[in-house]
Amino acid sequence: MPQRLTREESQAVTRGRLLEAGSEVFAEKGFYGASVEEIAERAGYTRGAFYSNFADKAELFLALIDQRTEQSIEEISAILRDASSPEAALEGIRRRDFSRPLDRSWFLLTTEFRLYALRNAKVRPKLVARERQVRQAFTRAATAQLSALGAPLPAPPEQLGLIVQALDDGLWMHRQLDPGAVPADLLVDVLELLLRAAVALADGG
Amino acid sequence: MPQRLTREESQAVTRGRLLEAGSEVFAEKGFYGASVEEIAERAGYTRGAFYSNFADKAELFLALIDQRTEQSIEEISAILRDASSPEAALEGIRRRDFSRPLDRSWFLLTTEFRLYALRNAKVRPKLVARERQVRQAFTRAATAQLSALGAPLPAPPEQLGLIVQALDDGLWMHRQLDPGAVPADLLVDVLELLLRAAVALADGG
DNA sequence: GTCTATATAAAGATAGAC
DNA sequence: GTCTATCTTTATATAGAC
Repeated sequence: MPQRLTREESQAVTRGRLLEAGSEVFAEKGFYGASVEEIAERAGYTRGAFYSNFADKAELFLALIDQRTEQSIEEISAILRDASSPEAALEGIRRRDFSRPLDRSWFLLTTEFRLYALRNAKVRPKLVARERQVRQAFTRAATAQLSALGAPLPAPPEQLGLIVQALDDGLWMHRQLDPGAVPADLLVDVLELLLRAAVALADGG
Repeated sequence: MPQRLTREESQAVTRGRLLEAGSEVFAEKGFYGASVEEIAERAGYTRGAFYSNFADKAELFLALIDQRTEQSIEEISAILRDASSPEAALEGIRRRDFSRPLDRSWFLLTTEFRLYALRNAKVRPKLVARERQVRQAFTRAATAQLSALGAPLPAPPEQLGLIVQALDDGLWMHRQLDPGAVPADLLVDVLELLLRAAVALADGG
């Protein structure tokens, strides 16, 4: 038997449901196309409940951005933290990529966030800060792998992270548009190839 | 002295201006955020003129997608046809996709198209066909470069093109979000590095 | 072919009941 | 804290004047 919820807990549930519904509707319709009413309805409430939890539509959208990016960073960090070897880290990324491409609405939502940020000067710095954190996570992963293999860095560290990030995002998008053209774990294959190449470069030069 | 326009020509001008204005407003506000009134106004007309040229907002958007995809497929084909060397082909593609003068709004519109296509089954094949053309161009350039260097292909040819395309798109996006983090010619640097790596791999393995 | 005027609908947001 | 009722604004789309 579940214990009776306090008012705070009850509101947290409402807030969570609204966030979940918001991520769905934003993914389907985009920021402008999504209406507060549809979000509230899908969460099982009315607009009144929505406005007692969020100042407006943009605030819920921003809350989703935070949630979503924190999650990404945490995933990458966890993979790095738990991996006992470079191979294990790559394997962790491979698993992550396998589970992710199925999530079409996740991609739509992410892309929608980015467009929104590009169009809103107040929001952009927040998203950029998050993207940089993700980039740093990739940078740490790349440099750790290279040094574990005893290979020198073939480029400035931040650029290595950026390259992995860009490749990850680009492959993700093309996989959404044309699934047959993009094997789910192509990113990991490329990363493995790059690592081998870095070693070969170091030996050769 | 320009000759007097026929009614058809005059309407074609109106239509052209509406399309141009539409591409701007869609880039700025997205599909849902763009209003028919703003598009018409920016073109120098009223909503009345809009509705005598297009059935509704979606029709203008679809016309824009048709226009742009046809145009860009033709451009890519021309680059492939005219390029005197693989290097020239790659350079042509890179210039075209990465260094547009109206980089920002072109990126926004492109992304808006992609989102729209992902949400609309009828439009998607058109865009996918265009993406495949670009990919093919990258593939040809990559394989030609590698064979010119006497290096074996480190992956299936289509995957090489896809990797370049994804990297290009990913860097393009991150450059929009965080210009200072992405040197303008990073893509070329990376491709050069990859080529050297492929040679090193061939020698080493 | 384009404009002005207007009908109709939908969305954002607030106030007050419970 | 959530719902119902309501105000206000904004958008789509049409009809008729010129």
